[in-house]
Amino acid sequence: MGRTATPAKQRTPLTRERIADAALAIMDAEGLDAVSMRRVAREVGVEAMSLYNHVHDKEDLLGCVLEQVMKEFTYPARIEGEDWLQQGRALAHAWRQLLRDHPSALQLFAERKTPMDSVDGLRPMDAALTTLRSAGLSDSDAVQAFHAIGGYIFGFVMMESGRLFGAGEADPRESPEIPTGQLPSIAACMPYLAECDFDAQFEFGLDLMLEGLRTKVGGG
Amino acid sequence: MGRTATPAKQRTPLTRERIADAALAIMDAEGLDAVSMRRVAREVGVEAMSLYNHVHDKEDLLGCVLEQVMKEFTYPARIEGEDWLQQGRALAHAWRQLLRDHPSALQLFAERKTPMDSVDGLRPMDAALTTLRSAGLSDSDAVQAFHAIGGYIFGFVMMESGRLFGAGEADPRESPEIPTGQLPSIAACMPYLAECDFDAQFEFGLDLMLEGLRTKVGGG
DNA sequence: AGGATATGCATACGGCGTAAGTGTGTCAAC
DNA sequence: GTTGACACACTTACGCCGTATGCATATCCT
Repeated sequence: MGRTATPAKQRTPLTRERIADAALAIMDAEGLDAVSMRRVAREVGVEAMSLYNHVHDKEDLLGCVLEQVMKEFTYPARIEGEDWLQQGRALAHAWRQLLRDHPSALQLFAERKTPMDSVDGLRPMDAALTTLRSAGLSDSDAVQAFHAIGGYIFGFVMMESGRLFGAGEADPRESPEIPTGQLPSIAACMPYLAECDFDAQFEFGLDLMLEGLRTKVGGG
Repeated sequence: MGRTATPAKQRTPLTRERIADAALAIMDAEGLDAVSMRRVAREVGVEAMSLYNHVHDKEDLLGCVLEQVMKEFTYPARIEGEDWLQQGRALAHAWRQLLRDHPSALQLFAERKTPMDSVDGLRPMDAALTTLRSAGLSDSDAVQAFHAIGGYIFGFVMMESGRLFGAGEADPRESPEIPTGQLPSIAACMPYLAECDFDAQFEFGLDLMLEGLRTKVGGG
């Protein structure tokens, strides 16, 4: 036990966190499909099977990645005299930003079967509920509002990331693949589908939600 | 060549649609992960590579599956004297129902990179836009509302299917895995998170959207 | 010093998507 | 009827994947 002073690590012991960081980097850079045990192992300079000393299986690893993502959630500064409506808006923007910073996170959410069980992973959800309750909503209403607004945020980002419908086309003339003949409304709306301002649209829907919530709840 | 009267098919020629149906059946029964070229081939009584005579690759096959799902969209009956608000609600329910009938469809949406380009696949989207425009919304507003409400529907179903947060737990005492100590609001709301009535909550959020839309648009 | 434990490595299995090449059943024209 | 073309199904093979199993080594406790 003597010279355990400098003993520490030449091997740099390889932690869950180091693994999760590497996996997250791969996911952000090359997409979720590129995240394989072998690939992550290579990234941390190790053989694939060595990862299993730290994560139970791939599902577990992806859980760590998601947790890592959630840790990045940046809580909006609570401004003096700000009402809960502004707080809610800020929180919603923070969520959207997080999901856009990690475009594969949505796919990750969609693929996972186990929901989430770590403190770090759940803290942003707790923050949202806290804000809603501070607005005067009952616990039951807070949950309701959380599902409504949370659902909206996730769905909207899914939509704007182009995964739901081809709204991201640069220009109608460049996407003539779509047979507008039998789809009159799509044809008519095509210019707006093509060039829409997602920032404004996100705000639009969010307002619908928040304003509706305010009248329903009678807060101010 | 003579008796080509009854010649038709002993081989039953294997079409895109037969393949798509088989794949969809597998997906519904065993999840998206179970849908592999080999598995689908086995289902239609053929070798894996034979599928490539009908679909370009797996992405193409999954596109067919999604198209097949969209074909099942049941357009709500247009009731005499019904206002667009009721129509919109009915349409939203039809969407939610479709997504719940095929629980893996969301994952499929999330995984696909190419948006969708078939008439059948886009028709439900066209129906939604048509209803919104018939409510008096401008084409631009219709797109905006579509993104807002459509996003909400997808996100909410994602939420209720338990993929986002562990809201589907049967009973708080059976999910003590969640460390409520540092998550006060989650702890407080846990009973409602556990036993919430998703049908009512869907309606709640949908009303927020539709009512907000009505006041914003001045329709009635 | 010596044993326990933690950790990394090598090998192997079955499944995946699909590129490339090999039949074989169907039909048109002769 | 024979022949040639062609569409279609099959076979084989490659390099990925997740991970079970077994072994080697480095570290720590006594």
